[in-house]
Amino acid sequence: MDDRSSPPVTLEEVARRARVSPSTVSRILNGTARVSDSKRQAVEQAIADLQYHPNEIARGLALGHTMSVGVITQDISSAFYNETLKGIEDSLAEAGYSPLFVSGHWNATKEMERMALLVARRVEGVIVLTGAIDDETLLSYANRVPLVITGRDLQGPNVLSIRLDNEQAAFEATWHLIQLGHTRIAHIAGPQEHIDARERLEGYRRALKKAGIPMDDRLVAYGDFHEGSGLLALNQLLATRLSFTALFVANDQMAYGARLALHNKSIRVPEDMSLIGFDDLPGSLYTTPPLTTVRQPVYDLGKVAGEAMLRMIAGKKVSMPDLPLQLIVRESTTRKRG
Amino acid sequence: MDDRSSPPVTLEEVARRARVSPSTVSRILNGTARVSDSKRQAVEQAIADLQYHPNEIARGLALGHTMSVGVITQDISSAFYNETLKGIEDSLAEAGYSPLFVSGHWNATKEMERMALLVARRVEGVIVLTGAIDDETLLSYANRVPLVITGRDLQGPNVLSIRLDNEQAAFEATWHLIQLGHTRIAHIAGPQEHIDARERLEGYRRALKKAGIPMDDRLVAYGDFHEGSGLLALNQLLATRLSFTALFVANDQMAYGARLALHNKSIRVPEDMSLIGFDDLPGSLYTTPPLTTVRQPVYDLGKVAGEAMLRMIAGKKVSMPDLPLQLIVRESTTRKRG
DNA sequence: CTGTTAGCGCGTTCAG
DNA sequence: CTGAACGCGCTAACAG
Repeated sequence: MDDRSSPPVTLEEVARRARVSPSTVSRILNGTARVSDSKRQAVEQAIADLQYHPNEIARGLALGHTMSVGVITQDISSAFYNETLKGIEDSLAEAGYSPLFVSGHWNATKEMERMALLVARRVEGVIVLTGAIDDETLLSYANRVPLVITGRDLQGPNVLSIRLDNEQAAFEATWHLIQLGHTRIAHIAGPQEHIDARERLEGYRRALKKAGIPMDDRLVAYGDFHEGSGLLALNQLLATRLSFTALFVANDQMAYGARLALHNKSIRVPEDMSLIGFDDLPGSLYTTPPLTTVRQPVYDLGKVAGEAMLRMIAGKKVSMPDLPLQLIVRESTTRKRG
Repeated sequence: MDDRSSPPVTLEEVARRARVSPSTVSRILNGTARVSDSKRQAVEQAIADLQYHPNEIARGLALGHTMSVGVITQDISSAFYNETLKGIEDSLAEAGYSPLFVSGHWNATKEMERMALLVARRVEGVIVLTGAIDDETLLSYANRVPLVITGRDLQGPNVLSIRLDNEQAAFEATWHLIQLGHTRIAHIAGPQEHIDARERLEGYRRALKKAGIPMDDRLVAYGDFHEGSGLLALNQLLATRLSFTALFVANDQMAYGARLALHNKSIRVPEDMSLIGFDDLPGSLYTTPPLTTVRQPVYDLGKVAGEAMLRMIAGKKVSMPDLPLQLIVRESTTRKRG
């Protein structure tokens, strides 16, 4: 008795058992044509007896499609994009499509390999979540498969870029602090090679300008979007000995780090320091205190990306959807004291 | 000029362009046999000209394999399993395999559908991350494909269960609190239909028993492993008006909720209350204060699951690996005060 | 060394 | 209605 799994049942075996031709089995499976009740019964019986499951791969080969779309994410374990992956999975599932997730690990070379793998597996489209590949290469891939890409503005045939208005949202976040009476507002910015990070810094600048608050570059520190860098950046800010009563951080993860640094220095949030993040990660509702932040429509982003991809595959027109960012005011921000 | 992507180049087209037979192209692609340099050059030139990428799907059909393994996760956006997914991806990638991730959404019916989809796509094995499907059904699937399953103890041919010793780790966590001098220790348990949750409660009980501390059922509240339920559970515990100075929570997410509830009641951590979680999610290093918790080897779990699957596919023997849980002492626990 | 033939599992003509 | 024959893209066995 062998432990290994038995070889899959084929359509032909079903046909033999039901004493009909393979075509008849196929027709019943796909409802392609009318079949007499007697044969149908025999076939259904055989399918049940044999526990037959059609081979979707072979089916796809014959039909010329794979019912799958590739998704390049930088890190499948990223807290930020997980909800997006779910949105993609959900929208694709409705049309019988499956996502093929691969991680680029923030590495252009690796990302190219992954892209090649996806193309080799004949995915019908590729969704790129903030890739590291350069625009030109990406554009050339668009000749082979339709592309939906987030986090950058890429124009071209067979390509749809989905962007969110980070600048405006950062403006609103900063403006919120200003309206609470804060005038000394620091910023922990993200890595500047990242367009989102640049735009958030820009929104911060615009809000200060509109309020007539002079921009002080010493109140801007830089991080890499991870918690540790937020902690470090806050310590740098504190080391300048400049006073500030509010802090806008370019993403929630760095805000967590900054919040811990404040805690270590016994600076209270929000009493001594108002803190605002960006992203609204699931955990931000349960930080102490709950974090005021900008909600990114991460799930919808995935949903929309998946739906757009489906339309592109079907050869339909697609247009850039409007995905609003939203300021979520919780308890880490408060009116300036004294 | 059409916007759509052009149809993929086939091996046959390459052969025609290089004026050789398809087999020769195939041989060059796979290094199956020696080919004269002249033909090789011609073929390589044709491949470059046409930008040919072999169709892995068709290749798999001919070869009888798909180079893919299915992974059933309950929620692809779960903070807990993401690192595991990464571990699976990494180990599989080394052998040229790709994971096909699907979400079961904690729903047995949906999970069965997903399993069927994976089988239809002819994955060569399935890794089930804490599934909702019943044991019997799972065992029957093992006849078709090798299974690696976590979070439950299932014996059978073609099946490997990977379990972690939750009971022992929970014992150690509780014991740590006892050694710090705490005697009134509450517990927020997870959903009891979940074997991990039951084992953690059991470990808590054993530690109390060993220390000669009488078990008080009123000091045990129950949650659903999510943040909100942790917050609620803590409020319930407080409502009993029983005093306790330490709290062991069955997972980090509920610990976050409990921590917020404590903050809302101005109960300080760790001065007034020692808090310990379970899982060591990435965020636990940056809570205020950083959370003492039990580290689950989530990445290694995925790595090990992937490697075991590869061995099963190759028909080799596999054995249950030893994956230790580890208590990580940070700042949310401290010695009991006067 | 290399071309021809057959076949992977299934869908789809095309005749009956 | 239904079966035979052919093709999807590629590899393998078989002759040269």
